[in-house]
Amino acid sequence: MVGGETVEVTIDEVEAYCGKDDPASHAFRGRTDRTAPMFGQPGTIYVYRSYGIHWCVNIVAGAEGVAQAVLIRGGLVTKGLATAVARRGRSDHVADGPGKLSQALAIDGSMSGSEVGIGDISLQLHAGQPIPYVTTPRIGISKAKERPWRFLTADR
DNA sequence: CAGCGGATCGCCT
DNA sequence: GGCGATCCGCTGC
Repeated sequence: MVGGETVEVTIDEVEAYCGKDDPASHAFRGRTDRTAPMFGQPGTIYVYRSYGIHWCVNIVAGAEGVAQAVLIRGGLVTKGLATAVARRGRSDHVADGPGKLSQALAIDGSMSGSEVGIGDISLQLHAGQPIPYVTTPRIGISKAKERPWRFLTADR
């Protein structure tokens, strides 16, 4: 991990995962040690490892015990670009994917279960202006493919 | 207790 | 556009 100034991104792509009603959700089969943060209160961070290599970040959005969360899939770096580039090891494709965004923000599994805005290495969320967006099916899943629960900015 | 599939990425063609 | 890397949790034997 590479330290440095605060990195800020404007999120432009997310997906919704809806607990027990959603076969594609890690929480679908109930609570395990790994998925316990998904069942926490809103604002809880759930980080999982993907393909044995990457870290992916979710923010719990539903009530405690419900396990509804938002996967942060991509964003544009608006501050701390040099730090983000150093962490990524390249100057392009800095945060345009869930694993890439996590690496740019120096988020890893040790943050799973903590809460937004709390901790030495904290993840802050700020509301932005409403913007046009489109919905599509979610990416890379094999179950519940028909649900249009991927949300991304319209201007791309 | 072993096998397998995955909410991905980067490099090669 | 296609494929190999890489490892952990869950499922099934």
